[in-house]
Amino acid sequence: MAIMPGRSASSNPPFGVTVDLVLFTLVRDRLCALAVRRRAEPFRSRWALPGGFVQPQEDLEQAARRELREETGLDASRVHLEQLASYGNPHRDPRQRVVSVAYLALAPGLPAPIAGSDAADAAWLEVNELLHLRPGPAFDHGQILRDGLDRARSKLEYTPLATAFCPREFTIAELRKVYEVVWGTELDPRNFHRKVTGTSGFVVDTKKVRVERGRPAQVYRVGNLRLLNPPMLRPGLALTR
Amino acid sequence: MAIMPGRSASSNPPFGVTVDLVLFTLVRDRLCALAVRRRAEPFRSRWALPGGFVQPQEDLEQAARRELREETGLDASRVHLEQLASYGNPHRDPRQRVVSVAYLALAPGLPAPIAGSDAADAAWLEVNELLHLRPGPAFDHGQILRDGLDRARSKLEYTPLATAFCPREFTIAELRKVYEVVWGTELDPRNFHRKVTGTSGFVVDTKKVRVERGRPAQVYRVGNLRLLNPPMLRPGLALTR
DNA sequence: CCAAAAGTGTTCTTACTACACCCATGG
DNA sequence: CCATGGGTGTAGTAAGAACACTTTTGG
Repeated sequence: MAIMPGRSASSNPPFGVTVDLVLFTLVRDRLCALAVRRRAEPFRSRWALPGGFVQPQEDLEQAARRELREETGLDASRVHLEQLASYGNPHRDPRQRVVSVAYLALAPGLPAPIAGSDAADAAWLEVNELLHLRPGPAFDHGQILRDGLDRARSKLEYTPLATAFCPREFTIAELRKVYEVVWGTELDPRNFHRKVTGTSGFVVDTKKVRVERGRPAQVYRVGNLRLLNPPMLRPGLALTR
Repeated sequence: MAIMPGRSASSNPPFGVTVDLVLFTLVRDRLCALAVRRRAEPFRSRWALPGGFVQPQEDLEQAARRELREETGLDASRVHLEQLASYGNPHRDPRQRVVSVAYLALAPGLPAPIAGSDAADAAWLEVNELLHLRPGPAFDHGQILRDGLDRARSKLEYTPLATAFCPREFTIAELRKVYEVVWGTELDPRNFHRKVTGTSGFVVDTKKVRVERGRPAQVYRVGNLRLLNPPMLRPGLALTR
């Protein structure tokens, strides 16, 4: 940050700074995002991403975790949280100049829907519905949601992030379902199984089995691997050649 | 952004918002970043990234482009610019609460070093030197620089971003040098050549040749491909298996 | 001629795809 | 017994690694 001589930092225009959350989870095999219905103008009664102002002594990530707690009552420790991007169009909020730092959060399917929210009308909405709503989401939240979706989709390729959608113990088929739902593709169960179990550190066998229909499935926990190399390949992505 | 009833947006604490630039270029086959020497407290006489406050009517990217022009006099059109991340630790600037939105910028090797800077003492410093300076860069600019380096390194893998370091026309060997310098590795010239020319849309042949030492080299321009698939593989990255 | 850099051919190996096949349970 | 999903084997293929070899210039 270059400070120009004779121009003090405090002479510069004040901005509001907020955090917004793109919080994804799987509800009955659908990719859903947490949305809150606005009770005030502007964009009254439209859906928006949960979020709020950063407090004076708060780090950005702290603010995101606080909003997460406030809006969901979730134990934040089981939630993956990473910074997504910042949005600062001068007219994105018609009231005042606001820069929003968006965070991407991923949580396992919740048993209860939502608790303790201070924005009463909150719901898990299917991402595709939320993106195609007319009228669309408040502010630039449609764009933020799209960016979050893109980020999540691509990080499934080269990190074990899909496990963030799973409970602490899961089967390979559950993990595969995450990939299929987030990517919107079908994957070969046999090759997927081989790829996941053959990538050492991706998942670790708990020695337990789970019986539902058909042959009982091995139960796994997430391993300590941080980067998938070689990555999971997303089918039908003919962006090149 | 959830607006809480009875709590107006304007009652929230004002933040300063800045943009900081991680501007990379190659100078004599070294990866260098633009740094400015601070003339004021805090961190007086320490190196910092170029940047400054976002103006009231400015978009974040506009602000980054303006800073780029002001600090380098560069024609911004030949410069790749993308948002990197935001930094908002409450104590990162001891004077006031400042959130900085960092941008990653990549430019071809400049003929002249720098022009028109309003922060007089600016220089291209080798990235590794800048990262290992004692005392280190001002504010959290060491971290921002590292994050920019990581981003640049990984984007070389799956995008044609390396061409942003090259002049409009370049040879395959020049492009390879970019990869080698940014990644800090050596690449097999023969396999690299095959990979680049065999990925349709990565580069396009200008039908010109350039003679230096040895056999004349074909001259290329950047193609219209946006994503490298399959990606360039960075050697020696045994993070897995 | 030689040095140097550009570019091609070929072999080996890795890892993905597709799909046949077997396994272990409930009904 | 069958249906259902879990899991293994294997052949074919795409693409990277390594490196021998050829090409085209300057000195």
